[in-house]
Amino acid sequence: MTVREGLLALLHEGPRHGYQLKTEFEAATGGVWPLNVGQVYTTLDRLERDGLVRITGAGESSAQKVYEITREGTDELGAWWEAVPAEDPPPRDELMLKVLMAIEHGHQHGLRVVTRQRTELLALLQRKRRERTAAGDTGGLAAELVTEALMARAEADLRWLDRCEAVLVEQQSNRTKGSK
Amino acid sequence: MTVREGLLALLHEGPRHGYQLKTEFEAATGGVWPLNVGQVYTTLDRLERDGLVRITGAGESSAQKVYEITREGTDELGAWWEAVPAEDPPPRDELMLKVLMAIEHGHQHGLRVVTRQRTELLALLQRKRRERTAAGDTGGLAAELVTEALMARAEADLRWLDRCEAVLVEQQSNRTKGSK
DNA sequence: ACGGGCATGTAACTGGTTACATGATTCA
DNA sequence: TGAATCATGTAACCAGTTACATGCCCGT
Repeated sequence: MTVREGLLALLHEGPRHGYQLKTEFEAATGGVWPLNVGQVYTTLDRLERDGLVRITGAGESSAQKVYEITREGTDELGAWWEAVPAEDPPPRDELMLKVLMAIEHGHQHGLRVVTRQRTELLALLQRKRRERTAAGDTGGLAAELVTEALMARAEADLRWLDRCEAVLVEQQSNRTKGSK
Repeated sequence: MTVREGLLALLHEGPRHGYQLKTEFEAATGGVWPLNVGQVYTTLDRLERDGLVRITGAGESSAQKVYEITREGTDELGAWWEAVPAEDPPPRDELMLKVLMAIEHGHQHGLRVVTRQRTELLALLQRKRRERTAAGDTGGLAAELVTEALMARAEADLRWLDRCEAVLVEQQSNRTKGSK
């Protein structure tokens, strides 16, 4: 999802102005995508340039531009909803990449990177668990779903890290055997 | 992980030239990061500009520049290994973002996006399972670990999608009740 | 001789990020 | 009055992506 697509989706609900879009975008993404306001305006410029949104000159109080989605915008948005985002190549993930690199090219750092990553994930899991039992509704639906996604992911990643560690220790024992 | 960091890690194993780095980078990332060769060279330029690598003028056959990591390069690489990549804000994920947006702002598209995403993930899972039982070793360690990471993720994501669907149908029933 | 893979590069573009400048409105 | 928030914008930068141009070397 690009900012562009996100803004289109929001504008599909009705005319909005830039600042409003910023806050709604952040709410909609459950806080995982904090957005610099400036970017909203530049993106809106591009959208306007491409004819996907237009400014409704609806006699405004002051310097407040209101944008609405055009027919073409709706079409592009529709196409985006329909599209299935082709996992080829698969989405890159920082954790995965770094651990991969550490295992085969990290030398003495390999194990440390893995265990540190695990500690981090465990901490995150605990934090989220506490958050969820304590809060309940704070932050809205999106934020709640994000928390759940993050937790599910973290658990999967933890299992994977265990696997990686196993590979690492096997690697080391092989190296020791090989050098005897 | 940036290309920059990846290249540093590879160069830490010893001097390399650009083309070689490309292939090794792709192998190291288990194929999840296909790299345009050009980018290797531009990145090497920047690394050289920043003094993290240097060209070993070691009397070469022809137009083949060989790069080696410098002291500063090793330092930066070390710092990267030590760093724990601060999940704040959490890594953005296309699947998560799109589903989130679809649920709250997708109108009639919401359910379709979720189910389509699930079909896609199930297909991926099956494909990977087949790959793994059939292949065994093809593609190297990195590729194997990537497959496992992808499968673990996919399973987690599937569970999350179920949760999302539940939210969606609840949402709809509420809307129906509300409009009676 | 020529086609394919090895090898090096450049130019242009895209999307995201930061930092900054400006002014209006609101409310304590 | 003065600070916070709302609101709009610009400039510069960074990293990644694509497309392209060039030439060498090796095997058929």
